[in-house]
Order: sequence, then C-alpha cells, then structure tokens
Amino acid sequence: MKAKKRTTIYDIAEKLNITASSVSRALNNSSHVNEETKKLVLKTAAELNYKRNILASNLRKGESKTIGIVVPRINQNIFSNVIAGIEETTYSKDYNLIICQSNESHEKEVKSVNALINQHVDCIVISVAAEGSDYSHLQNVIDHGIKLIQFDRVADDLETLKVLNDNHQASLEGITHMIEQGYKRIALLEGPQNLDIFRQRKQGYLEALKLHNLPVINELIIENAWTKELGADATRKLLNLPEPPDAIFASTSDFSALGVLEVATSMGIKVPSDLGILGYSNEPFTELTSPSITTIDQFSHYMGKTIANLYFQESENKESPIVPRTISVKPKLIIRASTSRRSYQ
Amino acid sequence: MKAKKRTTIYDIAEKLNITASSVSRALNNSSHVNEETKKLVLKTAAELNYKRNILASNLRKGESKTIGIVVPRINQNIFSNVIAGIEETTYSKDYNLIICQSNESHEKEVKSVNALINQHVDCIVISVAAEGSDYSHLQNVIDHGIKLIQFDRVADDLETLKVLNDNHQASLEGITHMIEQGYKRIALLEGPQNLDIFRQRKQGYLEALKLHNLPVINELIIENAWTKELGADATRKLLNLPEPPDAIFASTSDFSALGVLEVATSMGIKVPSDLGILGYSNEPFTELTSPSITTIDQFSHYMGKTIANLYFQESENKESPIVPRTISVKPKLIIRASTSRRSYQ
DNA sequence: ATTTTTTGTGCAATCGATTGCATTTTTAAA
DNA sequence: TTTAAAAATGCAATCGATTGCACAAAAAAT
Repeated sequence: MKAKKRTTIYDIAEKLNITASSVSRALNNSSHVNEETKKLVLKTAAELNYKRNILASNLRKGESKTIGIVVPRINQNIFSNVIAGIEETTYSKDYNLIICQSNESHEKEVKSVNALINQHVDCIVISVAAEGSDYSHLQNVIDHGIKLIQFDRVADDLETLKVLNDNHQASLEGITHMIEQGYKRIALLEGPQNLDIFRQRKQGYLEALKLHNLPVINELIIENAWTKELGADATRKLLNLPEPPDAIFASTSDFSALGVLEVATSMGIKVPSDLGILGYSNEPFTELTSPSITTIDQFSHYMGKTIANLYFQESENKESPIVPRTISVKPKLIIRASTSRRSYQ
Repeated sequence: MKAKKRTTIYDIAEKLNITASSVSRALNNSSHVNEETKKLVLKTAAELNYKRNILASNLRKGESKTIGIVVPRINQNIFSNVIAGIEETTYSKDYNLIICQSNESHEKEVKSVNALINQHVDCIVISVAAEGSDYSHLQNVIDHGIKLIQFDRVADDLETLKVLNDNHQASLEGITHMIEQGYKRIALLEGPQNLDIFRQRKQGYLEALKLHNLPVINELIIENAWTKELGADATRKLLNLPEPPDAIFASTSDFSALGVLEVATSMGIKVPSDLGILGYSNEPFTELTSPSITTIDQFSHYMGKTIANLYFQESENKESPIVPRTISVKPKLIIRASTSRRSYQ
C-alpha cells in the first residue's frame, strides 16, 4: 500500500469552505476564531485523521520543541536515569527528545552535536565523552543560539548552564569512611584527568589523606583505570606490589570496582577484611555482588529533572540573556559490605 | 547573547553572486553544477558556518531521515542493546533516532506513537507495553504511510515487519536443561498473557514437560510475576506450599529471577541444590549474583542491527508494497550456577 | 441613525531548501 | 563557421503551517 497523501489544513479548509488561516487559528486555539468554526474545524480534523506537520510548523515558527541529549552510553545507570528524569518533565510539555550516544568517541560526539544543530533542536543537553578536549563544537551550539546544558562531565571553561555532582565532597566522604574503617594504604584508580569530575574526585581523595595525616603514595595511584578490564589490570599490578594497598578506590565507576573485586576474589584476597573497595555511581549491580560494593549515589534521576526545569525556566524569560550558572547536587555515600570491616562482616 | 540569524543558502548565494538553486545543488553534490562553483560554495558554507536546515529540507522532500523508537524502558538490557544496534547502522546513514519510553503504560505508548507520527518520522520501531491490547494506534502508523517494525513484544494480529526471538524454542531448551539436571517440580512465573512472547514461553515450558512425561501442576504456575517484587512474592508463596517446587523458571525476566534468588537465599534454601533458577534476558547482573543465574540471551544487539537493515532494505524498493514478514532470531541458553547441580557445584 | 469598537476572515508573505523547466553558456561535432 | 549536444545556471513553484495586515460584518456605544 502506497503512502497516501496526508491531510493538511488546506484539505480541511476546502471541505469547510474557509481559508487555511482560519483552520490554523482554530487548531491553535486562537482567540480570533468563532467558536462555531473552531468546533467544526476540530471535528473535521478528527474525521480526516489530520496530524499537524511539525516540520512545517517548526520551520515557520523557528522552534522545534525538541531537546537533544548526547551521552557517552545510554545504558549506564547515571545516564539512563538522567534521561528518564528529563523525559518525565519534558513529556508533559509535549517536547521530544532526540537521544544520541557518543560511545566515548569525540568524533561521534561532534557529529551528534552537529546533527542536533541541523535538527534545530531548542536545547542540547550533554555529558561529554572522555576522549577529546576540544570543545569548539559546543561553542558552536551556543553560537547557533541553541541553549546548552552540560551535566556531570562538563567542559569547565565553557560558560554554560551546568548541573553537577559535588564530586570532591563525595570522594572526601568516601575516603574518610574508609580511613575510619581502618584502611591505611588506599589506592586510587583515576579516570582521564582531562575531565573535571575525575580531577575533583582525585582532589577529594588527596584531601582526605591529608586531613588524616596519611602519606600520598604515588605508586598507589593508577592512571586511566576506568573500565572493568582496566580496573582488573590495575588491581593485579597493585596487589603484586611489595607493599600492596589495603583498599582501592575505583573513582571512575562501579564497573572498575567490579574488576577490582573479581581480581581480588580470584587471587584469594578477602574483601573487605584484606582489601576494601569503594566504587562510584551506584550501579544496580553493586548491591548484588558478594560482597556488595560500597559506592556513591549521584541522584541521577533528580539531576535529570533539575536539567529539564532549568531549561524551562530559562525559556520563559526569553528576553534576558542566559546567565551561566552551576547547580551542584550532593551525592550520597552508600555504605555496603566491601568497606565494612568494623561494623559489618 | 541573542540568537543570531543563521546562515541560509541565500546568504551563500548572495555572497557568491549566484542563485540559491545552484548553492543547493552544490551542497547536494548534484552533477548539474560546475566543479568550481561547487568548491566555492562548500568553502563559503564552511566559512559562514552554514548548517542545512533539516526542517526545510525534509518539508520539501517529504521525508525526515528519522526513525522513532518506542520501548517500555531504555534501561533494560534488551532494549538498550537493540537501540545501540539500530543506532550503529542508522548513524552511518545520517539518520536520527527519536527514542521514547512507554514505561509500560499504554496511554503513554499511544501518545508517543502519535508524537512520532506528528514528527513525520520515516519509520517507527516498537516493542509494545505490557498494558493494553488495543493496537489501533499502530494501525494508524501504517495508515499514515509510515513504516512499522515491531520487535520482541509484538501485536501479533497486526501484519507488519517483525523481528522476534524464538521464545518457544528457548523456553523449551531451558526447561529441558533443567530436567536433565534432575529437577522434577518446575514452577513457572508467567508474564502477562496478552503478550505473545509470554504465551510462547509458557508453551515451550509445557511442551518440555510433556516431552519428558512430567505432569503439569497448576499450582506451580503463577500469573503475572514479572518484576523483582512480584517474583519474590510468588516465590514465597511457592516455597511455602506443602509440596514446593524444586526449580523456578522466571520466564518473564531476570529481574523476576533475582527476586526468586533473594527470597530463596533469605529462607535458607540452597541454590542450585535445593532449588534451580532459570531467568530470561541475560541482564548483565545475572553473572554477578551468587550463585550466578542461568538465563537466555536474546542477541539483542544483533536484533537491533537486523531491524535497521530491514528498514533500509524496504526503503530501497520504494515501489513494491511492504510484504509483512517475520524474522526470528534464535536465542541462546546461558548455563550458569543457578541450575547446575550436576556439573557445577 | 451614525459612529466606534469588537470579532471573525481572508490575503499574501514567510520560514529554507529543493527541483522541473527554461535559458544561457560552453563544448563538441559536422 | 555553423549547428548540435552537453553542461551550468536561473526562475519560480512547492512543501504545510503561521501570522501581520487589511477588510468586512456584527455588536456596542453615542
């Protein structure tokens, strides 16, 4: 069956012997149409199964009621939750979401962002890929008059709306907790340091050590260990040191922490008694492992709602320019078995 | 900073003293433009930071190069993988994806589908919500000349392109495996029977029992136990029966299987020796639980690629009408600890 | 009864890109 | 050198909805 031609406002107009203008006004519930015609139009529209052509409408109005989202991966806890949070709010306002994944590739991120600019989205919400440090594509978004909201992983020197976690604080609390549990040689698995969030987590780690007069041991700090595999590799290296750590903070993700746990288990090292493990993100699986993994919850769903609200707030006062500002959400330490050698065990 | 006006083909045309037609042709790499002008246009376009207005382009061409996807939840393994699979293929062809979640609500599904029709997407890919059995909104998609591809959970009486798992076969194999492991009283946690996939899984279960001359015991078949909580409730009920089952097939999902495992563990029932557990979907967490959960992998990423290819295949021969057909992907039983009382343990 | 205001419609331009047809320019063939 | 063919460009309509302006009809005010 061939695609039939769709009903347009002209079809409705013709049938009712009025102009398309009136039909348009009726459909938009304008006050400049007679109640009678309005009813008639709506009825006929329903009869003819009319669907407004958003392309035409948006072209004319210069808006798209669409928000583009670019995240590294949609199936990571924080991102799918943020998306769900955004959706809840935007859905009720008849906005569409276009979701893109960068797969941590800078090139794909750039292409996605450009595609969204092409689409004339009203706003782009992004958490940048680990790869890359050139953010001219984001500047480009702003230059095109499209609102830009960054979250979690942000390009810090770009002045935009930002919704963040207080990574420093979370990290500080996590390490403090470990120290209180009696861990003394705490290793750090770092994420790519070009990303602010990972730098902050490192700062929190360093500060916690300092506050408790613990030395910073460079061989216990491992760069770029942010997947499960890299976390596992790093752990093998660490546990084979002459003086191995008694705890590992997988600051990059719970996936990395999972790698740590698996290696430790396979090496016969007891968690949490011989080795404490702290992850990051509160992925659902962290409460399923044995022992369950202590981690940090980012309130990602709430972040999503915050982002959406921020957008609508900004849209309302169209005249005033956007004041770049940062909203910081305080994450929460979720204490589980993998660090609880005093209380738990 | 106010949104500056964007560069259009007219701006380029004016600057080069040619017409917009030529600019358009140059940008579309038409053979009807001089190589020189083509180069010049491309250069100027880059200089002026030109971005084609897809709204205008699509309006004119009557296509949108956009595929809409509606799934119950994007953070469920099968769905996020299918989406990723679709994206890989469509991305290289410059297609956009609009992703909607129905959250298992029929009403939201209908609204999402209508929004996608409004958007003039070229194709809608859907896995229907558990709720609801009226599929006129899908008929509506077809009536609007939009391609419709259903996957996994489908409205069976609607004649469309379908990409499915062979649920019956998978279920049959899973139960056969359990029987071979010596389980004799195997309970079934059913999903909503208005969905074909759950009916098929039940059929597979029944057939396996029959093949091995095992009786069908009605009190071991529990309706609608398809979340973690419902799975847990069902398990409590089952294990408190005078003659409790020695195995449970959570045919609905691994989440349900997880509920089973947690209840069993808390009741001190040993898995797999006292109770076998089989899940469905191969969620990532199933290999992390202890014991790890035997489950069925649906090759969801591959399904996604299949869906995308199916679409492009159909788009190519525009003339011939769409022949409704079904592609069935054979799932794979992943044997883990939760059912391995012979070999493993 | 006349003027003013309100309300409802229509007209026509607009958003930006595309494309069939006509026209001009260039190139090749006779 | 003239003619035919090919290549490049321009013109103008089109996709469908929206909206400022003009105008007519109806209602309200004088």
